Amino acid sequence: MLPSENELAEEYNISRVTVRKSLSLLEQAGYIYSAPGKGYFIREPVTNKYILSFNEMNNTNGQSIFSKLLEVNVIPPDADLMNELKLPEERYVIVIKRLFFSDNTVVAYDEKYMPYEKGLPLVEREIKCATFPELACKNKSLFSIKKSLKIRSTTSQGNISKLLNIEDNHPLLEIEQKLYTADNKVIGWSKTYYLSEFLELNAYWSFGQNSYEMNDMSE
Amino acid sequence: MLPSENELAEEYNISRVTVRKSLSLLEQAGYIYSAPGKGYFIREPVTNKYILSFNEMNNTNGQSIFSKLLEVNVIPPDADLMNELKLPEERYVIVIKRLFFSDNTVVAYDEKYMPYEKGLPLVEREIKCATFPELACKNKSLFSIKKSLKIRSTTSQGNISKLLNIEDNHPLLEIEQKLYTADNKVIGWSKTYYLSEFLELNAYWSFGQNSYEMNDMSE
DNA sequence: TAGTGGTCTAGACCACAGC
DNA sequence: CTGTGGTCTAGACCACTAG
Repeated sequence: MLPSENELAEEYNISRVTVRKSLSLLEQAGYIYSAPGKGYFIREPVTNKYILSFNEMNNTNGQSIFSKLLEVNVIPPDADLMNELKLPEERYVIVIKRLFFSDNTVVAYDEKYMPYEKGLPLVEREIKCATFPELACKNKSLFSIKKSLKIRSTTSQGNISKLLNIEDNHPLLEIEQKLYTADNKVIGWSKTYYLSEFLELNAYWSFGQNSYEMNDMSE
Repeated sequence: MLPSENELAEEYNISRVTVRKSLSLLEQAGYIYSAPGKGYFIREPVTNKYILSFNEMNNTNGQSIFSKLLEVNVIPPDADLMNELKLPEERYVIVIKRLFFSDNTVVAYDEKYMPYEKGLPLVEREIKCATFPELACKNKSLFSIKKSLKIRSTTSQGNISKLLNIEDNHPLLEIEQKLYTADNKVIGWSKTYYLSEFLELNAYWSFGQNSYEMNDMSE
């Protein structure tokens, strides 16, 4: 679909290396892709992938969040928890329950679960300020983990209403986080419930800053 | 912080071009960055940017959504709309209101606004199946637009409850979309309200597939 | 001034598509 | 078999940084 590297090099009187450099820039930006042995082809824009900003300990405006520990425990997991953490056997699990504050008002409630391992931090002041990856990765490199989010809308009921000091049926943004090692072992699971008026997530898409790489590239 | 290109080339007995290729791979993956005239430095992991999947006309499971037009109109904008669309003067605005169905049940309500331009589609069957960028970009290239999302949790009230055929106080995922041209002119604004049980957004983060590029790279 | 990364050249060999 | 992209080499010159 595009002229070959050699043709381009000849047409513009530049070396093939330079042509390749230019094409690779276009490829990185998502405009084209190469098929070895065939040639270069243009790529249709991907319109369903966005860059999402999210930081557990910062809201969208960048204000810091302070946390108050409600509970830290080591418990035997129930069936549900064993399933979420994909525990092969019945291993102990660390529970951390926290409230998040911004400007001295409650803005979120947070529950985290991690398979118990020696060396994981259980010291209050460490837990208070650490982000989820830091908590679960005491011995591992931050470079080697993966993380997934699920984002839902829900409403406050019963216990959560009380903890967040709001009426029932108040809208909440529920963010479920899962941490994985490089070999897909679950090392952490958490749910955070944000007051809807406190957290609004932002995402954006624009070409050339896109995540075209992670698409099946059917021709 | 890292050995220079020449040092690496000598150490491994490979050409400098090959060293540069390797380093550029690490740079693309977000592990290092280069400072011209100085050298290469390692980059701290960015943990607050995710890849979000979202498609107005598909839910997270990939099921297609069918839409039913409630209203298509050309109206003079009110103050709020002029502000959102950043209209310099009082230009007419296209309104499209739709209901989304999946498996014959209502799953979302959608409102879209676009500054009126000649050539924009106002034909029912075109509107029904088109995505937002397609609607607003009749004359422009999909390559040249930008798009931002805001994601909130809210609850159904009054009119929206009726349209969605649910009780008041039902949790909804509200997604606000804005479309821009390359020079930041607003060409579309929309709000979609999804039943919370229908839409759950997914995002993920893993190193090397990350969006490190779009960070201020303070040293 | 010496060293760094950024850019470019003119070759070479390979695995792979497609005829 | 020829042409494609993928990989690699051994040079060259430039702009920039830092002592």
